[in-house]
Amino acid sequence: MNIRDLHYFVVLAQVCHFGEAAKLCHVSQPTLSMQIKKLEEELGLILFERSNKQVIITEQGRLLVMQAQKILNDVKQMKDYARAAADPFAGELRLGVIPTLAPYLLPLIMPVIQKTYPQLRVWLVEEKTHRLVEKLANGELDAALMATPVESGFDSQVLFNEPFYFACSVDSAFYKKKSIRSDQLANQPILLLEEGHCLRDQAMAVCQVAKAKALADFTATSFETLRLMVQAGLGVTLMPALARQNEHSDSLHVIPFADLEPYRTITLYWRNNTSRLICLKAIAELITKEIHKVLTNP
Amino acid sequence: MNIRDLHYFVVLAQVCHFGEAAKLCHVSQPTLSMQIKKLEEELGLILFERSNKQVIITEQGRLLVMQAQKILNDVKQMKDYARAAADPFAGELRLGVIPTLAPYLLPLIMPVIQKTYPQLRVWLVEEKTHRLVEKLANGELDAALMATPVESGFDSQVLFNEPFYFACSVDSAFYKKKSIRSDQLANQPILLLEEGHCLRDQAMAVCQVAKAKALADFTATSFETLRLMVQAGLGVTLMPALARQNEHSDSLHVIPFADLEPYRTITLYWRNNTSRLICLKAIAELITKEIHKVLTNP
DNA sequence: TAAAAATACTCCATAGGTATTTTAT
DNA sequence: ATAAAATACCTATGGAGTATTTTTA
Repeated sequence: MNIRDLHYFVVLAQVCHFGEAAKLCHVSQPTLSMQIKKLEEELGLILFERSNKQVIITEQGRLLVMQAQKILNDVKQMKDYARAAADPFAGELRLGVIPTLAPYLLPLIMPVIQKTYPQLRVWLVEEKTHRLVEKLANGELDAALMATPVESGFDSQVLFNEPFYFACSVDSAFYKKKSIRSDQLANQPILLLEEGHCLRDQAMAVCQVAKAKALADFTATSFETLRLMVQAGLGVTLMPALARQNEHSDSLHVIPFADLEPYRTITLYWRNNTSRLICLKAIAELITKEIHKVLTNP
Repeated sequence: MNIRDLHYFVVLAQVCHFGEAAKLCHVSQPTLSMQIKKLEEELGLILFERSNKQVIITEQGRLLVMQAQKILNDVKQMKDYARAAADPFAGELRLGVIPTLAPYLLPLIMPVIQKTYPQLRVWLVEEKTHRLVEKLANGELDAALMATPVESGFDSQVLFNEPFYFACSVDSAFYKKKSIRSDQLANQPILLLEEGHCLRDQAMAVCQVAKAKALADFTATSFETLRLMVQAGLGVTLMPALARQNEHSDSLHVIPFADLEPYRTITLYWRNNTSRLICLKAIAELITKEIHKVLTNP
C-alpha cells in the first residue's frame, strides 16, 4: 500500500471520474486506473463500479475512503509537526548543570533564554558531573554545563572562567581586609564540599598550590550548607564568583586573592553527533555574553 | 513518503540499532539506512543521532514516531476493515421493492435472509418502478425487485411468476363461486391502482385480453386501499397471489380464473457492473426457493 | 581494532507516460 | 458514434541487494 494510492483513491471517490481524478492528481488516466486497480486487488474488494458513463463508489469503497482520508490527514499532520519541529529553536532541550553552578547561573541566563527563544522549552537537570556525563552519553540530556576538565569524548565550547574568592565569617581575622595572599591560606581551616563535587577537587587543587591543607573533618552536601558553615565560623572556603553575586547579605566576608587568580572554567558539553548543534552554539554564545556582563561589572 | 518507510522508522525507534531494525524489517542494513535518511531529508530534520556504538532518537524523532505509529495503526485498521468488508454477505445491501409487492413478499423473505446472512444489513426502499430504476441507475440502490418488463440496461434474474386472482366482495354475485371465466369479467366494475403502479398496467393488459373495461372513475393509491374499496363493494379487482396469502380475513372473495392464467413476473434487477453480484445471486436463489414453497402450498 | 553505519554499485520491480483498444451508451 | 475506462508497451525512478569504505569508541 502507498500513501500516493490512497490520495488517488480519495480524489476518485470525490469526483467519481477517472479522467478528472487523474487531472486533479496530475497523473495520466491509465496511471490512476492502474493504481486503483492494484489497491482493489490488495484490499481484496471492489472500490468502484465502472462503466463508460459513470463511476459509482461501492459500499465498501465508501467505508474505506473515510479510513483513507484519515490516514492522509495523519500524514499531513505528521508533515506539519515536522515543519514545526525542524525549527532549531523550538521543542525541548534537556540541559544538565552541576549543583555548584545551577543556583547562581540559571537565574541569570534562563530569563534571557526564554525571552530570546520563546518556542524552546528547557528542562533542567541538576546532578554531579559523573551523572551528567552518563546522562549526556546515553541521550537523556542534550547538553550539560560542567567545569573543565571532563574526560569523555564530548564536543564542547568554553563559556567563561569563573574566579574563586576567599570567603570567611564576619568574625574572622580577615574581616575588613580587602584581599588575601595565598600564603595566608595555610593557617586557615578550609571547608570543602562532599566527594563528587568538582568544586571540591578544584578547591583542593588551589590549596595545593597555596600549600594549604583542607579540613577533612566536616564536608557539606551543598554549597549553601557550606556557606552557612562558614558563616557560623566553622572555617573558611573558596567561593565561585557567581555564588558571590548571590551574596546580598553581609553575613559573609568575601575577598579576592592578592597574588593568585584561581578560577574554574565553565564549559558546555554535548555529544559529537548532537542534532541540536545550532541551538546549543547559540545558547553557548548567549551564556558567554550574559555572564561576561555580570563578571566584569561586579 | 511511504508507509514502508514509516514502519522502518518505528522499528528503528524501538531498537535504536540499524542492523537489528533491518533484520526485524527483513531488509538489509544499507536499505534501512538509506530509507531513514530519505525520510529525514523529506521531513527536513534529523530523526536519529548515529555513532558506531549507539543510535539515539532525537526529540523531533520521539515526537514524530508517535505520529508515524498512528498512521501505521490507521493503515492496519483500514486493512482490517477491508478484510471484513470483503465478505460478500456482510455490510449493507440497499434493496428496492415495488409497493404492490413489498408488504406481501418482504415478511416472507426478510426473516430468512437475516437468518441466512446475519452480517448483511438490508435497507429497503419502497418506490414505484420508475423511481427504483432511477435510484438503481445512479447507485442509490444495489438491486430492485420489480415486475418485468423494465426497459433499461440492467442485468436481472427472474425470481418467480405471481398469478393474478379475481377478487370481489362477499356481496358479489361471484361469492361462493370457485373460479371465474375471463368472459365473465367484461360486466364487472374493475378497480385499478393509480398511475405509475406497474400492477395497474398489468391489470389493464389482462382486461384487454378478457375484453373487459377497467373502471377509470376511482383509483387507489395503494393496494390495501384497493382491497378496502373492493371490500366495500365499489368494484372487483385482480389480486396478486402473494397479496392473497395475506388474506386472513374472509372480508374478500378471491378465486382463480378458469380459462386464463394471468400472472406477473417478479424479477431482481441490478447494474451490469454491480460489485454485489455474488450476494445478489444468492439472495435471488433464496427468494425463488422461499416463494416457490409458498405459491405451491396455497 | 572492531563494530556499526555510510557509501558505491548493480539490479529489478513498479509507477508513470503515450498510444491504442475495448466497452457501453 | 462517442466518451471513458482498460490494455499494451516502453521508460525511468527508486527500493533492495552485495561489497566495500568510513567512522569512532
